Amino acid sequence: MVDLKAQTRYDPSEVEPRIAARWLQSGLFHPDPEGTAAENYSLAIPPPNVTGVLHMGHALNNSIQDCLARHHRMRGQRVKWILGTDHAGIATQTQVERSLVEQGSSRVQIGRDRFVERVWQWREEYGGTIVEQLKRLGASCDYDVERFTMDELYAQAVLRVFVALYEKGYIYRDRYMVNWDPGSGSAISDLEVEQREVTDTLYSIDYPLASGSGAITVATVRPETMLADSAIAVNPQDERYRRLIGETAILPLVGRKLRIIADDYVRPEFGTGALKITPAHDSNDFEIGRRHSLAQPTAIGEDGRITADAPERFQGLGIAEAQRAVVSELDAQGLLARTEPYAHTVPFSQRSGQRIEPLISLQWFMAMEQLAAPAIEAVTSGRVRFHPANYAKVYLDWMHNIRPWCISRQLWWGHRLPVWYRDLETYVGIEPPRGEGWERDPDVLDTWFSSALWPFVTLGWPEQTPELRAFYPTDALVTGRDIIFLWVARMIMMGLEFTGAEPFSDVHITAIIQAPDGRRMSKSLGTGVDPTDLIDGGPRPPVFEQLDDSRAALPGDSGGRARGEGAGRRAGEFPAYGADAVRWGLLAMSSGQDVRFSEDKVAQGQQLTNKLWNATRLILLGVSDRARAAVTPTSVEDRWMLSRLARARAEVTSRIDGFDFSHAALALYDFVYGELCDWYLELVKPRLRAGEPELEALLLHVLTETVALAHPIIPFETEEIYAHIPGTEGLLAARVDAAMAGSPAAAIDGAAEAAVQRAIAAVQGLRSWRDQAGVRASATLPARLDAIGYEDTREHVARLARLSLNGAGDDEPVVASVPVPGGTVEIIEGPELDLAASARRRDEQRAKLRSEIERAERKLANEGFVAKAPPAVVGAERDKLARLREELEAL
RNA sequence: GGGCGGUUAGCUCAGCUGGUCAGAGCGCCUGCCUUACAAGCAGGAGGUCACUGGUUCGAUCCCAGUACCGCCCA
Repeated sequence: MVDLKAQTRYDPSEVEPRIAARWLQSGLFHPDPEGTAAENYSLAIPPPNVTGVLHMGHALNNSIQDCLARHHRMRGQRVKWILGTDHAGIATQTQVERSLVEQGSSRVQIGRDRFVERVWQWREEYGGTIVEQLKRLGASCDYDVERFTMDELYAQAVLRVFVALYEKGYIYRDRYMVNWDPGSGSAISDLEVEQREVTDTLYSIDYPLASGSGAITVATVRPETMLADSAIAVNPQDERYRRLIGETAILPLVGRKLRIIADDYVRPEFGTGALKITPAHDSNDFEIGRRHSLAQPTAIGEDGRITADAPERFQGLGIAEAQRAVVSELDAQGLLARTEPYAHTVPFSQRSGQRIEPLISLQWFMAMEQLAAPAIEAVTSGRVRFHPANYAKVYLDWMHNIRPWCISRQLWWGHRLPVWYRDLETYVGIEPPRGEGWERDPDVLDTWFSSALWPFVTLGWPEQTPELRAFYPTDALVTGRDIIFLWVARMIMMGLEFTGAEPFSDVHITAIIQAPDGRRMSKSLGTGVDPTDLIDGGPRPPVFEQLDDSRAALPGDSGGRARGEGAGRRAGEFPAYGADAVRWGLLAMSSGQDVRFSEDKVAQGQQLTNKLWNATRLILLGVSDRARAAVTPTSVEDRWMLSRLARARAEVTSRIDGFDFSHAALALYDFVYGELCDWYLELVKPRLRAGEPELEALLLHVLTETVALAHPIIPFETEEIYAHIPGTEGLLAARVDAAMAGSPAAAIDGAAEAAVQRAIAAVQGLRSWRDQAGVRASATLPARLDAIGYEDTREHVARLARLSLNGAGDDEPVVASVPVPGGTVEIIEGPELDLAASARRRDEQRAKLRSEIERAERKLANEGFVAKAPPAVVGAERDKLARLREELEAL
């Protein structure tokens, strides 16, 4: 254990590994599967990518989940935090492919079986990283049971779900427009596509009319797709083209006849008002094509090259080459009416970053509407609640407009479809089909398909395991808003379909931690911060050096002061803040829905841990070894402290229960700093030195309760402190505190709170006055306390404001009068007083009081106010006026 | 095009069922090495609460509009 006496600063690097080891050895995080899910508390971690590393989003998200887990554990609930990782199909496959290419090999070269082997090896090598990082963060997951979405049992469950949905008719195969990602060589779902604005060239092309009487001009940014045109569409209301509807045009370069059709989709103001329709290569055209039963000739294949459907001279060309060839031929034939730059949004793959190629492709889809209905009801009925609540609307909007989900991926890493083909037959089943000649579908399932089953498959479903009974449904799901559709919605649908229960009752959507530029942290832009670099110390990305103007500014011309850089901060390096500071900082900064990363908040967390450490030193080094008395408050400040502690506990508890973690963190800080350390410990110092047994017992009680309260937020340090407190045993993390759940009302002592609050205000007023009056900080001034309400706090005020209240008779001359609540303090003499400054301050205070009095008078003179405002408000205003007048009088 | 969120001190952010709510941390200024903590303590300066209207006895808070900023869905 740490030597409290020698260690004047809290050193997380020494404490955290030791404490983490104790927790892991204790078995505390691995609950027995007993009791019911209703009694127990469980969370399923959003499974991070198996080969990923911890980023800031994970750090925040897991700090929150751990706060919840520890909070509920300390309330006596059996807590299970389900741990595991996701196989992350595209991401992992891409990573492994890249390493193969670096070694001069490739996926295709080694073949599917060996490639999948390589991925498993890769997972062996790197899969443990993120779990180890979670331990560093203090996350109290059940490390004894780590799941993986490609585990054998998990894979069986996935197949079972696929087959069940197929047999229900929800899963089907279809030729449909999909988002083809040339980068990963696979179809991807709508949700993995993002729209980006780009500037393309808009080509206006003349399509000659079959009648020979002129041409119709269409506008397109993708002239190469004209090779697959099957119609021209105009708006039926468009006077310019009305007479042409039903006519025929000739497709240049190809010679095919195109019908001119009418469709409301066409916007007359766009381009020329006439649209070429290419059903196979544009999703809107695909819909129009279906409406008008158009043919779907293709021009671009899945390899990104011109297909055999196109004229021979174009076949095999890449898209860009094809575009150049088409444009130059059109130009040569005089059919290119004009070109102009055109800014518009086009789809890109979030996976590979490449531009999406819309293609008609034979894929597996899942119909979602029937699954969505009960999932919608789960939220509208309030059985599943979102925090913050407005995300329910986001969820519901998407669910109401839900579309079929393309679930097949042309990858090798993932759950292979349990589908076999033989000629025109299709077999779907968990077991391979009997008989000869069956060929298994090479595709795998979208990763999110298996993730959607996470909350129950990790507990053993479809078997009715004890774990499933004890921990399913889970309680809360904590994730980012970018995952609401990808995961949250699908988990609710799948959970309801296969278990009949919502997989969780509360969904907490966390803030997104941004870089200083207000955008998401990005590794490639160098704006990402590695949480472990904050914990252990590490490189600070340059963008965080100029975190704000204040830090960048030089520390003024007050030379010789080694401040300005921020204490302990070296340029280019994060100091080792420790996991507790990072956790506190992340929670504290995560108020809104977007928040810029603030190193200052982490530093504030560090301050808190250091403060708490030193408060511990003061108390533990000050108490004697004698037997403890009962916890009995013997003074007004004791009663005040117990009352404030009860309030703090109620506040922090209700904030955590309300998923308001930033306020929980701040409330903890305010209590430890603003009440325990700034005032209570200062107030009792003389008594501590005197060695009062009752005080010692009370201090130990307050310290114990404080670390218990703080533990869900800063678990490492509080666990360490707990071990030092005489009379405690076992782990703080395992401590069950009935008072945590209790009502604070009984412990509130209004009288003590008022008395101490008054004393604090008096001390602050006196200190302020002293400073203004130029009184030396160390000087003790003879004074007379001429005020009511200080019966129990007179000595405290005197000591903390450095006054000597004894020995001053009523007849001695007063050199200054300082207002305090309930009266004044008369300063008898002060050789070094700057009376002018003192008087100036008094004048300022008078002026301020007068203006406040005036405001209150004006308010009370307002008939509307007196007549319409609630009596309590009017009464309060009257009291305030009276008090202000008294204060002015005292001056 | 539809929707959501934001605009409060130099910086990052709280506060908003309307009435001591104008706050915190950092930064800045001043003074203190006061035997828990100088990564500290004490004191202080600093804000037309984006703008314009409206509702109200009373608006940072509610409503409408405007201007920027960010995100989501088409």
